Amino acid sequence: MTASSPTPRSGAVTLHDVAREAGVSLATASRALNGSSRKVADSYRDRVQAAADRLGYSANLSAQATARGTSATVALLVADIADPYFGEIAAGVARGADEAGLIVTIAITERDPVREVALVRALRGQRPQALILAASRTSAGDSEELSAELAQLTAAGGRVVALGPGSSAPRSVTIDNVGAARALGGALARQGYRRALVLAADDGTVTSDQRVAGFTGGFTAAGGELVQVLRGGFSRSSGYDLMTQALAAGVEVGTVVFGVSDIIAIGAVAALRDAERRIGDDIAVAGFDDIPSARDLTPALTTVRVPLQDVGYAALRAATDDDWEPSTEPLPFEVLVRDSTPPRT
Amino acid sequence: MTASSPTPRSGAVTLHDVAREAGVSLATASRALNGSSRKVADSYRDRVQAAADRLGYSANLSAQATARGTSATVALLVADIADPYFGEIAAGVARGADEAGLIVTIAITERDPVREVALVRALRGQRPQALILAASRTSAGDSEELSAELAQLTAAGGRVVALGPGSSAPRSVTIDNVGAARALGGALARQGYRRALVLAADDGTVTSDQRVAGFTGGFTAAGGELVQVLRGGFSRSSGYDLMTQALAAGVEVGTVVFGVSDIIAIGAVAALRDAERRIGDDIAVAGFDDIPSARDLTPALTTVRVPLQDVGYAALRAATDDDWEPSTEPLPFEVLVRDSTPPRT
DNA sequence: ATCACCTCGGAAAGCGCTTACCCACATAAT
DNA sequence: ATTATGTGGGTAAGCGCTTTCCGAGGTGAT
Repeated sequence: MTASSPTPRSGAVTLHDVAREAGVSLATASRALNGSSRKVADSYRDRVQAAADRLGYSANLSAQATARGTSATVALLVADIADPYFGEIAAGVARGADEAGLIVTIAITERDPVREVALVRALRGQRPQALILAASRTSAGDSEELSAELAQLTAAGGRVVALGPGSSAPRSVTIDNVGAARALGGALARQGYRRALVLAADDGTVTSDQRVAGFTGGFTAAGGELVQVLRGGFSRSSGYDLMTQALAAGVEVGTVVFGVSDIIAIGAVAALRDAERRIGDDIAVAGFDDIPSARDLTPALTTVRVPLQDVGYAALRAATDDDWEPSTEPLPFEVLVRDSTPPRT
Repeated sequence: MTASSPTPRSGAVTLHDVAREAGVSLATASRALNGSSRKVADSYRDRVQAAADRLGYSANLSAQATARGTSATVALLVADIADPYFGEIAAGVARGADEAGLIVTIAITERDPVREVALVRALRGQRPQALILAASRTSAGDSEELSAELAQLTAAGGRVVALGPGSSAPRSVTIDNVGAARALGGALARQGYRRALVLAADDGTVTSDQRVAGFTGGFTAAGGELVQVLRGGFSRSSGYDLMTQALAAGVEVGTVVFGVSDIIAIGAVAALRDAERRIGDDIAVAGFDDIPSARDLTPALTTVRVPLQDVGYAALRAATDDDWEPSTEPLPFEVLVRDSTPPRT
């Protein structure tokens, strides 16, 4: 064994160090450690590997990326990572990335389109293999700037995959908001509800709009009537405020309140509770997404389960699989009628 | 205006392109665009900036990193990003990173020490400015391998900050688990509870152990008695199972169940509900963390609020501030006595 | 006029890697 | 024996940036 200090000098261990330690050239060390099409004789390979282990070498990814011109990285853009909706998606993306040996970098838009553009621009600097846009965007289509950034990203060899339809992204995995909401609407009408109040996000937010549209379709087709659509944001507080506001204006007993996302519905439940209205037989509430806490509410929240983690996973696959097909049938959803919308006789 | 196609050719726009477009040298372009100590005459600077805008230039961060030898990146290691506990922390980290102009890369350990080491090793390749370890680890101290990886990371100029004490990390931001749990224990005893059942995570999990210890101290000091400590994991299902198991063995009316985290407590609540025990006056339940859904439970969950986002933010600051001081007083906590633990007379 | 001194653009040497390309050597075919 | 054909290590030319160093030109002091 060569006598060389295994203790790293200040600074990281470089491939050069490993090569010297192993007594081979840089090229050989590179080929031995970081996959290459060229073969390296076993004796050499082992020697290099041993040297690397001894030194605790870990390839400098940045250098690798510059040299290779591509960067084992995917970027994920979400509105708010503390929101369970995005948390679940992120988990799915992370799992997929892990399997694919990719590193994921995350940025949060706070639902601000300006920030979004800035972030894409910043992330673009990473020359990521793919950019996954999960930040729910407005339907205004993508802004001029966003499109430009995305185009550049693509030009640099990155893929853009959008969660949800629309956008100029060639690849996208979509949650069947319309269909799922329609199914929910139908189910509720069949439970005997005739009047619905919808708590939505801002007009123009695709996800929200789709859910409103689907719900309306399903509910009215089955004989229900939409009383009103109130708009706010995708937050608990918005749900709370909107519901409070509605209560002030008067809400008939037997109405079902549909919160366009569970978080909103939960806010509504809180407002109802504070107003001392009983949830269920007095005023019913339903949500969308089936975030974990939905079932722990009392009464348990009726909602529609979307396999959020799978959505994230699918997005990653869409981003990395070379022969990806858009026609993959939409992810399955499941209407979960729970106690917050008891059958109405 | 020079006549040059603003349309990017295939491949990303490089600094070289910008320099040519602006008619200046590479050096000048670099100095003008990406902060440098050297000054560039306004006329030049503007010309370069204009060219960059025209071309949609975005610096290749990998190349910058190799050239500069340091990488505007922080790595975050969490156990599970879908868990609201980590979600909140991640949000805080992301906010801080954003302010500091850093990009955050995230990896999830799934609470597997082996994965953890592998991930640190992989992330190390990024030569991150800092690594934030939020994955709750066992008290066995860090494993041999982990320490080695962390040492390498440090040698490469990165900082390691650990959430929670222990570990060889020189910097750490700690949640006052012991103090907070003690306060909760005291508060519950003062509510009139005399018998407590604790639902914890595995023995050896620092966070869990600290909370158990603190709670025990506070509760017994105020006259309560610990009936039993059941161990499982940090999950809802574990809380559910443990509680079910305890019920099977018999739980006295008037006992308070302390779930070492809200998630566990929520699982316990579900189990109690399924067993048709009333929560509160029959069996009381308390948790820890104050995750958002805690207050939406019925009855609302007694817990102790830890400013998780701030913890994440603080971790990032600890990671980036050059003159960081460990003695910063621990983050404030707040005991929230809610309806799941009504006063007992 | 002369000179010391400062300012600021450009040339070129890296940063840590990858990857043509070259070539010594071994083996197989004639 | 001679020549075609691999095999596999090494040399060196990049990858897209930063930064040191040089030198041309400008300024103020003498």
